[in-house]
Amino acid sequence: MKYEQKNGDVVLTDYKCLNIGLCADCGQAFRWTENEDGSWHGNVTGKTVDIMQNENEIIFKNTEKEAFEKIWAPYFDLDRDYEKICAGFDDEYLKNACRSFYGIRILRQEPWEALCSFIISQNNNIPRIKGIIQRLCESFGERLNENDWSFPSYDKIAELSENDLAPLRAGFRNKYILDAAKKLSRGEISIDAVKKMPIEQAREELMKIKGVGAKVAECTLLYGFARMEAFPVDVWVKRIMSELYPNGLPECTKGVEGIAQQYLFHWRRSLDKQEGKQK
DNA sequence: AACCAGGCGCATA
DNA sequence: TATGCGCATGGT
Repeated sequence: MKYEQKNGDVVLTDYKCLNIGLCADCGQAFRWTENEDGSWHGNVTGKTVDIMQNENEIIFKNTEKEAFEKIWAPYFDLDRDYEKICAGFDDEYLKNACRSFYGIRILRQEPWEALCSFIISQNNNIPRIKGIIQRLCESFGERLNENDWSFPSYDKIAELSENDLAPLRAGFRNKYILDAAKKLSRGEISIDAVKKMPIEQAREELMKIKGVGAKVAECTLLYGFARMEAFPVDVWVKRIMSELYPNGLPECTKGVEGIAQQYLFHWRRSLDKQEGKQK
């Protein structure tokens, strides 16, 4: 990986297996938006960015080198060799998924945002999840500029009531959001502690929160705690497992099940979309 | 206009 | 431990 400061931007060259648009819009994060010129707009830890991917370079607009190193490089998991990981998949379906969607990476999101987002995701569809999260940020996040809001802190949410959350139109999930925020805010559950736990224990800890079952816990561990061995099974992955892997995931995914999952998830959904278009 | 969505809690057996 | 139901809301 090579990058340099050019004017006010950071320009990244010599990278592999990194497609910003795919990372931003493959169902793991819900707050990125595409600009008209094809660049991607978002904010993490209060920093906004626009990212333009060209043929041989990726431009992080209006970004200092320090912010790139502290925020964006870790966020896009740039130190991990996805090329190597994908090459290790010696299974035809996985190879196919990795070829079709080359450049997907697991985003290292903030733990609370991942937790809260995937609580909202349950029995819900992606467009609506995005809408609810947008309203959550606009209602309770910090205003960063004219049209950007941060993801609200759990301390802020913990002060609210179910009534306050009603405008989000998250339905039965409101009480789950509140329970999660309160448990974190009171220190009943500690993000730093979960970071250090073995994964089995971390799962149990997260599942103490109302509305966090096996699936949401697994998503939180994968996207919020960068536990690549976490393997969320939603309706799509359930389909994949019964259709393609009735005897379980192939051995080659060991330790990076979550990465395999992300490719398979996106691939399987794309097949349904294609079919829908044809009639 | 039904069916379904990156599930979970709860009751029942 | 295992199964089944209801849930708020609205996208397709």
